[in-house]
Amino acid sequence: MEREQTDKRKMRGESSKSKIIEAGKTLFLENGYKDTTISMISKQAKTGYGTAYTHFPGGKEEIFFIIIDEILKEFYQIASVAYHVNSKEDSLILTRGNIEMFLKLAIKHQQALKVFHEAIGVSHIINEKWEEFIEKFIKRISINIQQAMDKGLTHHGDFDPEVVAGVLFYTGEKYMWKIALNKTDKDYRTISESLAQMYVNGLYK
Amino acid sequence: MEREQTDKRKMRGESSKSKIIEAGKTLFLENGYKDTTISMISKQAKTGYGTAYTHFPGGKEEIFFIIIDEILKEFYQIASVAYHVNSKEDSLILTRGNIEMFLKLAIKHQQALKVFHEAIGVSHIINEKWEEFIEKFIKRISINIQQAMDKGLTHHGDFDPEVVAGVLFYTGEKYMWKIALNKTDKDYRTISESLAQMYVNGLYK
DNA sequence: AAAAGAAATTGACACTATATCAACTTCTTT
DNA sequence: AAAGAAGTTGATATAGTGTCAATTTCTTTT
Repeated sequence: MEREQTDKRKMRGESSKSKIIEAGKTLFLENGYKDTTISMISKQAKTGYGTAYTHFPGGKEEIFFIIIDEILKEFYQIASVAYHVNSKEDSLILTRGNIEMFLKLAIKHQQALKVFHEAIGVSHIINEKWEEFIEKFIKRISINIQQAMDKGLTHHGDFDPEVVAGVLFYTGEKYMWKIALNKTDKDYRTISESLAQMYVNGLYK
Repeated sequence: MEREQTDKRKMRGESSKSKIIEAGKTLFLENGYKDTTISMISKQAKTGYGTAYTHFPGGKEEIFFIIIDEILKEFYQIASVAYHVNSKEDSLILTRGNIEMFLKLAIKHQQALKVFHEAIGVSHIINEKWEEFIEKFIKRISINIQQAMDKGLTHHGDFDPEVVAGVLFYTGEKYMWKIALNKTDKDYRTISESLAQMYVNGLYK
């Protein structure tokens, strides 16, 4: 029969599921990735140990995956805005603005990113998720580079658009992690300014 | 008494130690970091399980640390060569050359770097070792940037030398890992050329 | 050269975490 | 109300780490 809304078993299942996710959110932020165990999550969620595995067969990885996904969506929005560049000056303003947005998000989600960083090192699946994310960004930047090249705005020479995009993204990424891990005391504006200038002067003539 | 050369106990100890390191070298390369266990190493080295811990109290981390240290020494040599830059053209040649050396080493030690990358994600101590390595490089590059700025060779604007150095190093680092992990099919020359041009055009006027 | 002591080896053990599963409870359908 | 499906549960198998008391091997002391 079709009574999706009122099937008590399904509802109980959903309830357990979200209790586990909520417990995960709390505990991962508190203790990091490695030091949070299924046993701790189950306890905090007040569900049995095995319940975590029936809802999340991938165990810890899968639970964390779902939690971090929410945060990554915010970052994706930066990459999803299309824009066109008509001059070097345009590019400087846009590039600097994008880096600033990116680093501001890093500050906002510092704690979560710290745990994410740990998880990337440990879990293959989480690592892949981040790689996909990077690829999307690199592709996005590469398009703009190609446009600038087509318009004759760039230096002459043998530029590989992906490597050029890498200069911007990978440096920005590294500073994102530095912010998350509290490994820099530089202001996000200092970083954005220097990086944007290097990128724009590097590419545009 | 002072007979360091002929103390049989010490010699036996040294022998065990190097048998364990040798076994580690083989097994880490074969199976990666996580999937190599102390138990496997001890077996291959034909020593008892506990022996590994008497010689390397830090366990797997310490064993791997010693193994990777040898390889890192080769990389350090690139950073240890001092040079002075007098023009943009100079800089392009030197920068490109250094990136090429760096990436060639990555190709040479591809397999070991792959395992190293895994270990960095898992082990705090190994990670710190890599961070120290990075810092040394960044400092080295920053000195040259400062020199170029003092000589009035660079663009005007608010450059943070460390961020500028980061543009060069972090992008290079990322491609080093890509090579190690077989995640790029770009030629090392393509990468060096594009990155060197971006860096030099970005910084020098 | 025998006894005492120091160095190195060893595998059993305690510990911790993961993933699985058979028994169980709760709810739905026949 | 019987059958069956969905979800829960903790005991269990498994696998790795790090520790330690017992043991062997070699050196120093008496």
